[in-house]
Amino acid sequence: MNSIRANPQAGLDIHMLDVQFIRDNLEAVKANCKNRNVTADVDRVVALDEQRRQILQQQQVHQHRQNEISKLIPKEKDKDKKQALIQEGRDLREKVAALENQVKEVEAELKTVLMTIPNMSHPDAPVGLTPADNKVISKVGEPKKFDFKPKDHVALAEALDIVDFEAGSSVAGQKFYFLKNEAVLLELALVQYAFGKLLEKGYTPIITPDVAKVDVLEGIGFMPRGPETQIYSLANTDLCLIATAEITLGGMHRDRIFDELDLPIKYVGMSHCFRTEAGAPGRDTRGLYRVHQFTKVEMFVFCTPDQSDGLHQELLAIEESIFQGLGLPYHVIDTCTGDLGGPAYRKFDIETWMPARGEAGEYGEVTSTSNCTDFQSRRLGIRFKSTKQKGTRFVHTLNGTAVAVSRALVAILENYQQADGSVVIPEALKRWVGRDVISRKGGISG
RNA sequence: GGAGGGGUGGCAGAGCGGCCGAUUGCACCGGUCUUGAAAACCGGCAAGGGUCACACCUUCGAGGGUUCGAAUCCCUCCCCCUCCGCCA
Repeated sequence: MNSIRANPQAGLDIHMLDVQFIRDNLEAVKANCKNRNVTADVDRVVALDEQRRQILQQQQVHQHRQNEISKLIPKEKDKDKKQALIQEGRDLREKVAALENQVKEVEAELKTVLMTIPNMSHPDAPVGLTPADNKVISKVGEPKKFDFKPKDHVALAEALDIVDFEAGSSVAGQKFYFLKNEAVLLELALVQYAFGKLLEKGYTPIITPDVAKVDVLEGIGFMPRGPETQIYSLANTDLCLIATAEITLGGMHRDRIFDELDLPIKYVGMSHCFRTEAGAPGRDTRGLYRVHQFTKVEMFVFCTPDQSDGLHQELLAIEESIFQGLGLPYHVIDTCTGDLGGPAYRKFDIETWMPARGEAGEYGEVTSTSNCTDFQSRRLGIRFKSTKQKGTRFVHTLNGTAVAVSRALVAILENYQQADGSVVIPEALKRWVGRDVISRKGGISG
């Protein structure tokens, strides 16, 4: 078909969900949009694709003739005939150019519509439209009973002088903060702890850039240009601050063709994460739970289609082992279709108990792991080649939080607090923090 | 920041207006030979679209231009390398 455009290298590829797949599974795609609470004009995709193919076909006919002519010309001895051929070639050039413009227009619209269509959903993902339909699939540990009224992490942190929210908002604005004293050590400890766990599992450690180009963001499934974007853009560049290392880790191998034998490729990467939190006004306004910047250790996997379900379970198991190691009670949620977000085929969240959240404690999200199947790889042009099969196929990508530091801090401070306002350091982190307890008098040098 | 040199198939590396989607080497796959292996020899081997299969179309960093025709010429941008300067 195509000219120029469907080449993944060109960065213009229009596959979000595979158009062919949409054509072949029209009803399923529509049903999926409904389940996901997404309004998308799926029929329009088919219509536009039809148009596009037609134009392309016409264009091909002309191109074919063009190629013929340019081969004939050097052989043609007769002057008049030669002139005639050259003239025909000129005409064809214009026709092809005109058709190409049409294709561009159609494809631009197609891409816009395609962008709104979410990934398909795992057959076992609970169907439902709101977070209320999320399903708790396992629960580990019991919420701790306190014989005093537990304070929230903000009160604890301020009294212990380990987080400075006021300075944060003064320097950078609301929802920014300074970590101080033991909170700094805790962040470093959490990072060390997470990397340690993942290294044991054979993941390759990475520290990624904290910025990425717009088309990488879009490839991963973020929409930096949207009105409700979560993404900070850097003025006068095509760069954005990343919202997660998923973006940079996923983008790391764009336009790459792997050998099947090299898969799966497993990374554990650290980055800072920046989120505007647009569309979440008034929610979780206090403290570290919802902030504009935090540090996160993220897992990311490239694999073959038949590996992805298994690896999704692996990522979840690792996340669980991390939070078990921290001694925090949690449950696991199988996210319902309506709450999946665009790229995910299935998503599990870990929510740990946060004793001071809500009225009398609530579970709060601390990790999230998604199987994005080929949704991201298709946009980023990440394929693999197998010796058994001709051609290439798109890899599957998965991501999962190892530790999102700010939220882990919330959980640790609130769960490990004592009646006197001091906080015990989780056993697993003591070797890096270098002390057992954070107490009010415990200055950093103490 | 200054001065040069480059970006071609998995890698290396030719080509510098039509005979080039691309010489060749390595790697890889299949075969012959061998008890087996190595070597040697023969054959295959970029991707995407399209087709039952062919045909056919597109792609030589990206975008634009010149031309009947561009990997090859012109413009813009990106990336990489070398030398000098500066710096955590």
